[in-house]
Amino acid sequence: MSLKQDNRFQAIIAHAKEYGFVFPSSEIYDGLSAVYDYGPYGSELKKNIKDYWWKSMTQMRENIVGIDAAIFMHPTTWKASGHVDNFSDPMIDNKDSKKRWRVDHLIESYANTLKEKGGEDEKKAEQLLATMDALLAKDDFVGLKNLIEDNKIKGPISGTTNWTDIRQFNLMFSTQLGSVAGDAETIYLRPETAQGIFVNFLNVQKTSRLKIPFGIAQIGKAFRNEIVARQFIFRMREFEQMEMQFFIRPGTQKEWYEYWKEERLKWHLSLGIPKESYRFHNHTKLAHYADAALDIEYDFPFGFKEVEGIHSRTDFDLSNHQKYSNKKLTYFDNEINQHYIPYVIETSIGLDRMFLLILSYSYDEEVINKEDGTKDSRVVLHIPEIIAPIKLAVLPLIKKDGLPEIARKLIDECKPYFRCFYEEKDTIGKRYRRQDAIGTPYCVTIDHQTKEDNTVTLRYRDTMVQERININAICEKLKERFII
RNA sequence: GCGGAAGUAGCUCAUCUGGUAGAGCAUCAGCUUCCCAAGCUGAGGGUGGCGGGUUCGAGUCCCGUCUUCCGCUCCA
Repeated sequence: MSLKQDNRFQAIIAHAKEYGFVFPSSEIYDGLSAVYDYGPYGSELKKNIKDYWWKSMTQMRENIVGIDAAIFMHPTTWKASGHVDNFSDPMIDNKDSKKRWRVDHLIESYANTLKEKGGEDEKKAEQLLATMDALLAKDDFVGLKNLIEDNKIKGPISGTTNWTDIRQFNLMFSTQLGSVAGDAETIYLRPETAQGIFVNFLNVQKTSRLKIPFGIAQIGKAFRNEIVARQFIFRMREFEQMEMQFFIRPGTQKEWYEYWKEERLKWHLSLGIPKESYRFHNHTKLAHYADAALDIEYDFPFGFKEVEGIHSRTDFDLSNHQKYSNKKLTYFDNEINQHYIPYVIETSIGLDRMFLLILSYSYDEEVINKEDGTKDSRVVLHIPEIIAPIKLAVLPLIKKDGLPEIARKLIDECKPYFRCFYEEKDTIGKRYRRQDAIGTPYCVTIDHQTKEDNTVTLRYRDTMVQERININAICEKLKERFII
């Protein structure tokens, strides 16, 4: 990361706090690590991003419907999804290299080196793995550590056997359901929203009378106990996902995967963000549920990073839920006269990451050449106007002579359609700058001439160009532009 | 989680080797009546991240802790 990019990221974080977009959570108590709150303009922007996504995925498509599932789910859900088995791994740290390893990976790689030697060592390796599996099944961490020490397994980096104790890291947050301590059942805060869709698959399909291919969309919070959560709102422990699971006939997953890959990129580009800022990253190492997966990456100030994932999830989730629940989760396809468990293509975008993407894209420190030859500067957020927190600021040039009254009247006319802002304090230039800093795309200034001929100045955020137009045309002209 | 750095007003920072905390900007009120920040007057705002220790006395020295940033690690 270059110094310049680093500074830019710091500036964006500071700007987000100063102008009421994002605050550290519980800040008066020193904050809570990797948890953030959205302020007045932030919550407005976040809501607009949600609406923009929701409309494009549901309202604009006949075959996708939405749901809003609970964060708490039956504990067996997470056994079926693979989260319990795959994401609660015992880990061990090498004190010299300061590197952390998954215990099973460490022992397996040692066993592999033994196997390559052949002969006696090959047998020893198999025995080692068998012992390891037995210990893992019992969660016997002391036994596992002894196993590592007895075999003198070395850290691949340091080459030493100076190990910490083995500790369990679980990605899922747990809590107790039921107020009576003894009867309480451990349940988890969902680590992804997808499972709420899968367990409701038949409910939704039947009540909405949907035919494959169809999709179910959902926006909601998910929780992951990341070992290291950092980079502002990019990786948080509590975050919000916008995802859609698209149910298809088995065997058609390749074409639908390609379809959604392109559709989702189009959505990003529709906000006016340049194509060069995006790239696809194909996964070579696939997750336990996927047969193909890619990330849509954005060029953040700290490099290209994932903002959205497209995953071909096969029938992994529905099959497993069928297995664990003993409920049939098949679909009858009239066209081919067959029952089957549908395959799934998932599109999953991090709402908070999208928010950060918009800030990163929008934030700009401009130098302006003034008419008198001197230089000036401004900080401006070029937020795509359709998702801007405030759409229009109405500013009386001075706060008397009846100008405020005219301004209020214009706001009353516009506010049913889009968010407006009124301000009469400070010089007009200063007020323009404040609106630039929160990304307001349009400002209208009421002056004395307004009283004579009903015209006002309409000022554009990005170009700073001003034009004189009739006050009665403002609302009509703008409201069309802000329909999400 | 490990290592490094930092934490003083909303923001940016100052306070020489320990001696009762200061500026600019911002905010608010008033004046000015202005079409692209930085005009005038006044006001509010800090138990120096938090806790403990050393000292007659700690923002300043020591320990702990929390948070943030950087590097490593993790990221279905």
